[in-house]
Amino acid sequence: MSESKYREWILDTIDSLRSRKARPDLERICRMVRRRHGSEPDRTCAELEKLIQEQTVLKVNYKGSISYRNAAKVQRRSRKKDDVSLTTAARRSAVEEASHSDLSNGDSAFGAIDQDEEDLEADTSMAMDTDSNADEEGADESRDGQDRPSPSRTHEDAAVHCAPVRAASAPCSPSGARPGPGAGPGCSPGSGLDCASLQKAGERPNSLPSSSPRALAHNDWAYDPAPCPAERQHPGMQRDKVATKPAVHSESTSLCALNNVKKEDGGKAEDRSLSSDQLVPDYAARLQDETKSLSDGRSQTLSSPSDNCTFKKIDISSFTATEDNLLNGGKGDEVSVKKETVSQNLLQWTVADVASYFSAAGFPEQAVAFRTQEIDGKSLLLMQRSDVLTGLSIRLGPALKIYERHVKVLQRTHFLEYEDL
DNA sequence: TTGTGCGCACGAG
DNA sequence: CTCGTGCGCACAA
Repeated sequence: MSESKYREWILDTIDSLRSRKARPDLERICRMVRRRHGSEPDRTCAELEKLIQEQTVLKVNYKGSISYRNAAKVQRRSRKKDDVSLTTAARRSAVEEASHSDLSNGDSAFGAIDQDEEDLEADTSMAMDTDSNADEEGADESRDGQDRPSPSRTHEDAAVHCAPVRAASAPCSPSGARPGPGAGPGCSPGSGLDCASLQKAGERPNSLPSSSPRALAHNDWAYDPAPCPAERQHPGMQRDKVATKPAVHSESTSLCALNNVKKEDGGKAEDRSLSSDQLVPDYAARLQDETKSLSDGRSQTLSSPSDNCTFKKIDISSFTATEDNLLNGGKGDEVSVKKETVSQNLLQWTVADVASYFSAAGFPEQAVAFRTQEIDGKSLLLMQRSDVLTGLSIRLGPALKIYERHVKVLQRTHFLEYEDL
């Protein structure tokens, strides 16, 4: 309930700020929500993060600062969809492209990709964008920011995420300025978010040259992908994870590492793809990366021991599978491979998981509808064609795609699994 | 003080 | 050129 309410509030706020020609940054959003609805900034931030995960809200790095966009309204002229389309974008094309492109267009937003120049400015900010994690951290910031609204807070997002990093890899010189304000008090240690950042922080230094702005970007990337989603996904895990996270670290880290490595190695090729997609939801991004990198034994690799990790990985694998199908025109086989994981997880999927899934699959707007209708994994299994086409009040086109490519496939794989069992 | 309106410059396409 | 964005300023409550 509250979630949908917050979604509304936040989206309204973003729209309002935009119409007012004010930058929809964390600080302003939190403030306005508080003013209008009396919601605490912390909560607002938390909700905002969720929305970002769902891609209902897009976090963008624009002109060196972080902005938030109403994904449903972002429909700019698609930039280089073509390029993107090659990768994942293709499928999302219809609905998401807009959003993605937006982000990417956002200009610097995903600069991370473009790193070349943006890095300078972006380093901090960039990082923010890219990393969905940033969002989480952003939350941290937000908290801070909320507590003490400072003009520079905006940057802090970046800072937030950087904060830890900086500690380790100090260098964020360009951003350095920003960090100062945000860094100190900003991060409220102890919060779940922090954990994420901490992990990242720890990881980054090792894998990347901390000094270069790029490093930051990479790091960000690194993290977002694996850790965040998993964490977020877990029901109720968000802040409680603290304890859990540690365990996860190892694996998530590994995943991150993989991503990083590839990115670095793959270098430009991937960057490009990413760039176009940067906006893409974390998942999507990861998926791509993973798809590429793990193309061989995704599920296997993914399905590893640690609980959290397993969960996360599974999700990813399932996503990947879906994506593959879409991209390739649907290869039943691949799906079958992942069936197990999918089916198992499906029952455990929360409303947020479902929404995240569809967001990642290229249907951010429709994901909102799933969330609104409180469709969790079990509900998803019970959905019929008519439910998807008419019960969610979503447009027919996307609805058909969602049902045929996702709902149906998930149900089929799930039930097939059960038959086997 | 805080919220709002908007002219204007910027950058992308 | 158009369009999205948001800074910076003036104004209102």
